[in-house]
Amino acid sequence: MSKTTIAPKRTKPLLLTAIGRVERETGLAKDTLRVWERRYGFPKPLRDGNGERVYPPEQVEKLRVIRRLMDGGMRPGNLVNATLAQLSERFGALRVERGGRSGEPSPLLEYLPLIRAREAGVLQRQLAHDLMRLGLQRFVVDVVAPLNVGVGEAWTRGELEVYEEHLYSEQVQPVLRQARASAPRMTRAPRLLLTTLPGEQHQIGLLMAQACLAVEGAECLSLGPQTPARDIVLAAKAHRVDVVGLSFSSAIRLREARAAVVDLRKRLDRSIGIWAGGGLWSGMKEPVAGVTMIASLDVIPAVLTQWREQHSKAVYA
Amino acid sequence: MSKTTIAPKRTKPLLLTAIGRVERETGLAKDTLRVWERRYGFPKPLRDGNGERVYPPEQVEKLRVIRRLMDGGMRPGNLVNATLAQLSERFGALRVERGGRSGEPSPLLEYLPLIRAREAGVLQRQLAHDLMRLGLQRFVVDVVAPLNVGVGEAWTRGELEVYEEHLYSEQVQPVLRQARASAPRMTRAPRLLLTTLPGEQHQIGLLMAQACLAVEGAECLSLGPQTPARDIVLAAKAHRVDVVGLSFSSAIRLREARAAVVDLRKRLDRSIGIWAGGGLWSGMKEPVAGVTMIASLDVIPAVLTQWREQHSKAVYA
DNA sequence: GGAAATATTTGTCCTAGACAAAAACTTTAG
DNA sequence: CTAAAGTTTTTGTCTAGGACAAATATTTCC
Repeated sequence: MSKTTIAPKRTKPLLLTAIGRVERETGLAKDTLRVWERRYGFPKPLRDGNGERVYPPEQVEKLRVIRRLMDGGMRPGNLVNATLAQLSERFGALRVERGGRSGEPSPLLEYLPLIRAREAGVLQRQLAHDLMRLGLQRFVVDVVAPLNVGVGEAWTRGELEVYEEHLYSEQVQPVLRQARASAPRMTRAPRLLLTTLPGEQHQIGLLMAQACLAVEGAECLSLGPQTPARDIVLAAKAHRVDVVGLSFSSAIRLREARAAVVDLRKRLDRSIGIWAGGGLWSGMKEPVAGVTMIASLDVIPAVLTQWREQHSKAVYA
Repeated sequence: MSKTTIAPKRTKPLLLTAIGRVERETGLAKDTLRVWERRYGFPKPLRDGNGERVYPPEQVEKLRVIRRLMDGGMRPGNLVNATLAQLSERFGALRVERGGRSGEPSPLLEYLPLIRAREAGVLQRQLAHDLMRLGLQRFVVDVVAPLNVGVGEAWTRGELEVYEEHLYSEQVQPVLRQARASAPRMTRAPRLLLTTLPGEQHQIGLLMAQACLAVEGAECLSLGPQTPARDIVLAAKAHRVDVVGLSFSSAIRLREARAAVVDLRKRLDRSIGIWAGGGLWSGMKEPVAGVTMIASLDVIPAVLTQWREQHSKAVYA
């Protein structure tokens, strides 16, 4: 029978989280959690009857925030021993660092509160209205493009949650789809397969990229995050795409990401392009041969133009 | 300087895979890989200069197949020491076990080869053709519904790859969407948020469910796999859904899945339903309070009907 | 045949040490 | 004052074998 007749279970109603679950909820590996505990003294989980770590919710929440800040380029050493309040301030630091761009374009100020207030209906109506008012061309250039960049940055600063990004993306896409359907397509646009490699959990980059690309008339097919290289290769062939687009947050180790991309480039038919995007590549020096690096959403239109040029050349040649 | 001047790197061109990468590619935890090696003698990775495990591609492939069979309910002990050829036979065993249903409905025989041949164009035309020929009602009942079930089962038997499911889903959805747009909506259908919990990587269940639900006119919003409970709660509120749909393959431990669902039920507003589907629940005895268990795709229509009844009641009450 | 008791299989967790890649900092040279 | 080169610190991932409880299979008993 069990060792303790009166089980110590009733004290708290299942609010404690085992290490495996914490790993999945925060994206921090078990090894990392243990080594932080050893080195920094945080997190400091309780222990259950079997001596196994059990994390109270505050610590999980703090871990989540830390993870978020690390996605913005910060390192854990300075973060783990700060209070939650201090951590919030750090988001501000991020804002100052990155927000150095000259005068914010207007649409962000107008739309961001709508997204944050989760006003899906109002948001969509506003978008549709601006589309009518400005016409497709100017709507895309003046509203959607800066909005994409702005939303991406807002997420980095901790001002938006993942689900809010989803909300935004869900509202923008149908507006664009409809607008595009009514306008005749001018130029050939590539067909893209979008996904992330295993280990990269962040979909936000994908959503943003998809919105940007839709603006430009490219056809996107998203497999969701974490597709193994093998499946990417198979899917790219099956769906007959022109380009495989991969998103990388800063959360992954640069070296490993490089290796993975190089590996994929080897396995994938040369006629299929690879576009690797995301914050990870901004500091990148030597590019990978045969792979287009996209350091920021801003440059997507340029990359597309380039693709069109090269591709039309190939057709006529 | 490095220990070996002439590095042993050139022998094979980067085809070897470190344990972390194998974990991500196969979905088998590092601990599991190590303990299998200790117990069963497989996998038996090579070692690099630092004594770290390096897996040759054949072993990774075999691990992938084993994982796949385990999703079908088999246990690793008997699988690890079989050859790849023998493992293939096991898929046949799975077929016999599960395929006990009486006479296969016809559409599967017709469509499956198309899916396997990756004939996206032909597939879509065939679907559109059958839609015209049969009308929406019969098309859904006679073609799409059995096809969904059949495709799901085919995957379990190892006859389809994940990307082929994606291909199928991509072709079916627009046909249905278009058909539905032209027909006036008869009854109120729920708005669903579809995802899997962290740890459950398999999207296939989601894709299948989405196709089934689309047939019935339900509005689906998929967040992709592995959404933390916290984000599910937030997203459900933000998108104002009626029901959160979760998919579970057999790959997860039943107990943990139960706990996770119970936890989610606690955190989520009671007015929002939870539907938990997937092979995991088929053997389930005691249901979770406040959660609808969906053991098979077949029953989705019934569940929807039930939802409609209950919901209309609630409105009039 | 079915329920209860026993046995086997299996995944996850534990500890604590090691090491290499990346980042930050310091020095040197132009 | 900038840029390259060298040094130190930070950080994540890997290693080993032992332990244990949950899940599943097998036997025993009625």
